[in-house]
Amino acid sequence: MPEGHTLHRLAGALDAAFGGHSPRASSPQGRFAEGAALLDGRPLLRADAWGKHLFVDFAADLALHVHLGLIGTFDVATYQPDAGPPPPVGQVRLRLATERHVADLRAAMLCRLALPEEVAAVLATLGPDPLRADADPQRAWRRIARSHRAIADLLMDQAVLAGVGNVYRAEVLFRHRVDPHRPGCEIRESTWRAIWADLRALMPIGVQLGQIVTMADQVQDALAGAYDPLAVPGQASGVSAWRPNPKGALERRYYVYRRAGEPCRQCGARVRTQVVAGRNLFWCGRCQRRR
DNA sequence: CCTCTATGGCGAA
DNA sequence: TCGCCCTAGAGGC
Repeated sequence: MPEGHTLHRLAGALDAAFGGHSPRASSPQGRFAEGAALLDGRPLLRADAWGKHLFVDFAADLALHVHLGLIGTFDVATYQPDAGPPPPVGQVRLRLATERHVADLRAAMLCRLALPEEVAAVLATLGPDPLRADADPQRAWRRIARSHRAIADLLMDQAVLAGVGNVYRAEVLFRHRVDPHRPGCEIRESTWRAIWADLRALMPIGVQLGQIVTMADQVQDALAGAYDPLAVPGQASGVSAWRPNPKGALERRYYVYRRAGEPCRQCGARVRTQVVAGRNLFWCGRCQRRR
């Protein structure tokens, strides 16, 4: 779930549900009891995402800093006030709740309170985020162009580019026919510009639909509005919009990601895989050469 | 029911 | 390099 699109979608959800309110905060699991006590009843100003980091700004310069890691979840739900809030399920480290909405954080890699200077220190470590309007792709390009590291490594490095993870990395390299092992210094600037523009187009679709979409036909359908992000059965409209699409509503289909050994959809060659820095890389050795 | 894997990244060893 | 966070979905039996 959690590449940059998940965090931006989550920020929008938290904003819609709690922005301008003063939610109760608690730690049913207990591990964040102290932090929850400090947030309890405090006005929540806004939620925002930078790459894979989530920041929820509360009154008096206190921010909640969350990083979901690989298995973390932060569910936001609407409930009927007369029914009462749903009981926490599993290891809920933090619960935010109003009379209408409840958000449960589980299994996050990081959950802490941060002062403005601490937030700034985190942001200073991040490269440009394609999901942020003011992002400067040249900052990433300067690092890529002078690096001998493989482009597949560089795209995953949050200090180079913030928000891209293992799926977008593999898929965007395939979409541009770039050999993932090619050193950054051998990537043409025009290729980088095309990759950046592509991420700028693809990632907002992920935010809107709560699902990574990279295949041309699905991208086209998504841009045409064929998939309604509000069409979630059993959920009220409005702030429920961030919830993932129901299973099967949008087929999960990729060019190369997790398709090791299967035929390339473009040329039929076997999709290859290799563990690089502890992560599984996928690519087509025939389609993705040179460049 | 069970086991396995994962869209991340930190800190200990 | 490994454990961890301890979720969530897929697949086997």
